[in-house]
Amino acid sequence: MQQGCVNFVFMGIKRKTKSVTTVLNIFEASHDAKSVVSLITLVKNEMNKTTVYRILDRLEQDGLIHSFNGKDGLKWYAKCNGCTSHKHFDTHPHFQCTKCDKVECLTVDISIPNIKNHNIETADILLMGQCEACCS
Amino acid sequence: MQQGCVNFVFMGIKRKTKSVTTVLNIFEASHDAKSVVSLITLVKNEMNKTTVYRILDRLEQDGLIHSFNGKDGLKWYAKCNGCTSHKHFDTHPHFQCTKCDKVECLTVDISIPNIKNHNIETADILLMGQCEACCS
DNA sequence: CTACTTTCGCAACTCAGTTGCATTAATGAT
DNA sequence: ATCATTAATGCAACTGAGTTGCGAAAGTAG
Ligand SMILES: [Mn+2]
Ligand SMILES: [Mn+2]
Ligand SMILES: [Zn+2]
Ligand SMILES: [Zn+2]
Repeated sequence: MQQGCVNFVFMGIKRKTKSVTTVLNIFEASHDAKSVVSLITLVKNEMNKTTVYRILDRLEQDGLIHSFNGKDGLKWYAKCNGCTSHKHFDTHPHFQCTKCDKVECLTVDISIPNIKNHNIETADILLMGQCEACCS
Repeated sequence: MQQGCVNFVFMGIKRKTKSVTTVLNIFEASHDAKSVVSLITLVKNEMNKTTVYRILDRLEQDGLIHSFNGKDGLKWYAKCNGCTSHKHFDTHPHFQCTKCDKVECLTVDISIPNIKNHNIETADILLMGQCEACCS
């Protein structure tokens, strides 16, 4: 018979393992985005890097976190601020600090013009500059 | 005594080699962006992949081409349409087709709002959807 | 507790991009 | 045209992010 986790009734996470809890707690603790590389380092004593990649995949499938590419092309994940699994701002812009590399989800809305003869579906927008801490 | 190429008096390209000419001709032939991977395949009988990477680096230093990351995080290069080394639209958005993967430089201007307590310097914008050929 | 099946660890792999070094070739000077 | 200088190239080895296959471990329903 088909099994399912009480908390996550979607398609990704089916069992609430210790590793899943650890990763989720990290995203709850601060809403800043995290690169996969930094996450792997952060939990290297608790789980294997393959496990990290697989958990992030499943959490994203369930809409609990979302992913995007940082300025170097590396993959980042974040639990976005105002979004829930019910009301999800599909494409919000991100900001990456050029000094400290910190990445934030932005709640601003950037309007995309129509492009002649093109059907635009989504937009990946990464703003770069100095974050609050690095501004002063 | 310091040497310098007649055509490129910047800091990147100093000698107009056969390989440099080959790569430049590809960018002249069509203004669509090219991924490094596809360029390497395209010229694999004429030069080594290391040479491709190095030539692209130098051409970008000279402002003859520009680079950005495609939707998979891979590096793409293009000779932009309206830009010259004198008048360069530093940050224009790009479009990548989700069906055929083709990438185009866009000339539209997307206005970036101010972000409180942040100093925005540049924006990487990648629009995705169907290109003209794939729309119909 | 048991049986079922998801998840994990590990090792090996893929692939984009880089580096060091010996060799080749473009260029200015003669 | 030839030479000397040094930029540019080829090659092989490497790095680092991300993936895959498989046997072992651990959630969960009953
Ligand atoms: Mn976000
Ligand atoms: Mn462009
Ligand atoms: Zn910062
Ligand atoms: Zn297309």
